Amino acid sequence: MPVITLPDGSKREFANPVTVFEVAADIGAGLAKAALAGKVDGKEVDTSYTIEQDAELAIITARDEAGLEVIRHSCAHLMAMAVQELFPGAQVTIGPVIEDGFYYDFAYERPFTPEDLLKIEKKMAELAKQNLPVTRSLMKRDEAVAMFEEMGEKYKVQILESIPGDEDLSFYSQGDFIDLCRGPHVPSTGHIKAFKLMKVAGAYWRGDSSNEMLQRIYGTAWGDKKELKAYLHRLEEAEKRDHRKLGKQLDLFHLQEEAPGMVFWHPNGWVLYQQIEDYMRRKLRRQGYQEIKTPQVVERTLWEKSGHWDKFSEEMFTTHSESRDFAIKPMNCPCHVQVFNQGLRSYRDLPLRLAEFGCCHRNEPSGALHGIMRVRGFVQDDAHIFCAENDIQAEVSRFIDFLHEVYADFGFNEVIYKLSTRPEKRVGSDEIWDKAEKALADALDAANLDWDELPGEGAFYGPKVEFSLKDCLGRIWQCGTIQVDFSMPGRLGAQFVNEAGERETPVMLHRAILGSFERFIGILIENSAGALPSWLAPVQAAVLNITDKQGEYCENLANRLEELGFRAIADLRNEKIGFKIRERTLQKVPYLLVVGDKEVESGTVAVRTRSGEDLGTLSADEFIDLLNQDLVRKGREH
RNA sequence: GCUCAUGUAGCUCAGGGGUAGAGCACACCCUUGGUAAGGGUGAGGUCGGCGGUUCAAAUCCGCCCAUGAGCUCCA
Repeated sequence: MPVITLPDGSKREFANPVTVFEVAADIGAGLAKAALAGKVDGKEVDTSYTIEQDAELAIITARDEAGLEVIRHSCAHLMAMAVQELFPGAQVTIGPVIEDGFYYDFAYERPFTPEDLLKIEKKMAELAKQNLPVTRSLMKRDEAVAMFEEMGEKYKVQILESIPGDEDLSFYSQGDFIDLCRGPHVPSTGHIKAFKLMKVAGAYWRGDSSNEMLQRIYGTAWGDKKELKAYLHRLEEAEKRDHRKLGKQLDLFHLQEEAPGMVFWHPNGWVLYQQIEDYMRRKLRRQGYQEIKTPQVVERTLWEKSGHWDKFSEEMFTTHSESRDFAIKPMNCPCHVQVFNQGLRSYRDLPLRLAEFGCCHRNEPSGALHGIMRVRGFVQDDAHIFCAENDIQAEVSRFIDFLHEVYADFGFNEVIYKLSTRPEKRVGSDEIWDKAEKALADALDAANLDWDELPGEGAFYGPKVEFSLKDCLGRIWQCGTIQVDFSMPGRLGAQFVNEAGERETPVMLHRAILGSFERFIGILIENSAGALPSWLAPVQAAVLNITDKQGEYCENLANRLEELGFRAIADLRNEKIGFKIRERTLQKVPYLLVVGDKEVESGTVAVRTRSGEDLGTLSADEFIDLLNQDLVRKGREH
């Protein structure tokens, strides 16, 4: 006599064991139709699952996140079925749900083409229309291995063999298609109504680049056509914000074949870059950092001492002169240690914070490059803090506050924190790792932050915290980091004299807030859709005359603004005002100052924003106040 | 680095074995116009590079380079 408790607390009693579907039908015909799966005492099951005893039950439909996952997972199976019908000999491997969709990896004699994708999609629609029932069954492992072996599914056999334990495995089948799967799945293929195959790409078997490459097909699936449409629309919107596109449109930078992964900054982009650098420079100084500059090209021997040559020589650009080998620096830290090493340091000098806007080059694999987000030549807001072990926590706390202040100025309020702890291969004693990991964790806790631990993800030389930003489209970008380093100061002979008069090796903290300028600027562009806040905008105000008569007035005004330190231009071209407004709006100039005879006469400007808002007629001083308020606010909301 | 796709004028893109196209931008002329494109004329390209097939290649084939998507990687 199971008593079923529903999420609203209501109870239903049944005379006999019932399936999830039957309960749904008992509640209502509509729900029965919409039911995709159920959650029985917290466990997700198929609608065909039989409930024998009292239980809590939630019916899962396409409105639930869990329901969408079921649809996506079933859609992956549907795709695999379609592929095997269309391309005999294609072997199935894995097909998980991912954000907004799913993929399935196949092994096939040739790569799938975009035309194949269309065919597969059509076939999927047919199979969905047939509304094939999806059924679950259990099999012993040996039995399953034998079955897949007979089917020639070598990869499935490998997957089966790698599953530990000897309990029975569950399988789902629809028509002639069967796949190993935990489930749950939709009751029948007809529940898969809104999907689209997105792209094909190669993917290594088991994610290992030494394995063969499989064909991965990505798809998206939703509860209904409307949601699918909305998703595709979101993608289009994101595309409009692409920093590569906006970089070109706003004339900020370009890249070209002869310098892959290295940015040519144009005047507009360089203004933006310089604003950020100036801002960081002032902030760093206020935070007790001293700025330095170290060489771009350094002899190989130093990289050997630091340990980088061993691990990263492949990714370093090298050069040669008078029988000596050099490398273009891939990072600043070894050079910073050289600065630290000049003269005998006292504990009184610590913590010593050395900052550099150091330009580094790394020969990243060609496939890793992406616009200005992932490049080969980049500049970091890099700094190294030399301190005693006992200072770690205080320095990290101080850094976290600093970082929050900077992110808020750029308009980012959501930060994600991850602490990476000791990897298997590492240097330093366990005691010292304990201490450092605790220092980082305590600093995060002291700031009252929610953070995740990534066990084993730390660098070989020490643990680290990574700070990622969430942008307005919900995308996550890793920017800041602080890493404890027990290795390099010792390797490069850094020492200080402690209070007892003995020589001691300092700990080094590597840290950055923005990460690379290139990447950070890319993020800023995408987050703002190119409408950079006034303090960063390449041009803050454009003064537009209506006819030649106001030319001189406009020029004087633009000059005055420039003299006050604003970035203003006068647009005196022989064009209609509508044309100039359109053009400057597209260039995302924050303020357009329109000047006709009326304004000249009254010594004012008509102010229009790039969003089309009319701020009315202001005197020059009033406008200057307005702009100043904007600049003080930076990227903050208020 | 691996898989697939792409590369045509400054930009966005069409075309495609037989003398290279559009819109915007650019130059010149007309127009002095009050809040998102005024009009006319003109200039502009060895179709990413190198080879091959062909009477003939931007077009077909091969290699290379770059870009894009994904995989792997990211000190």
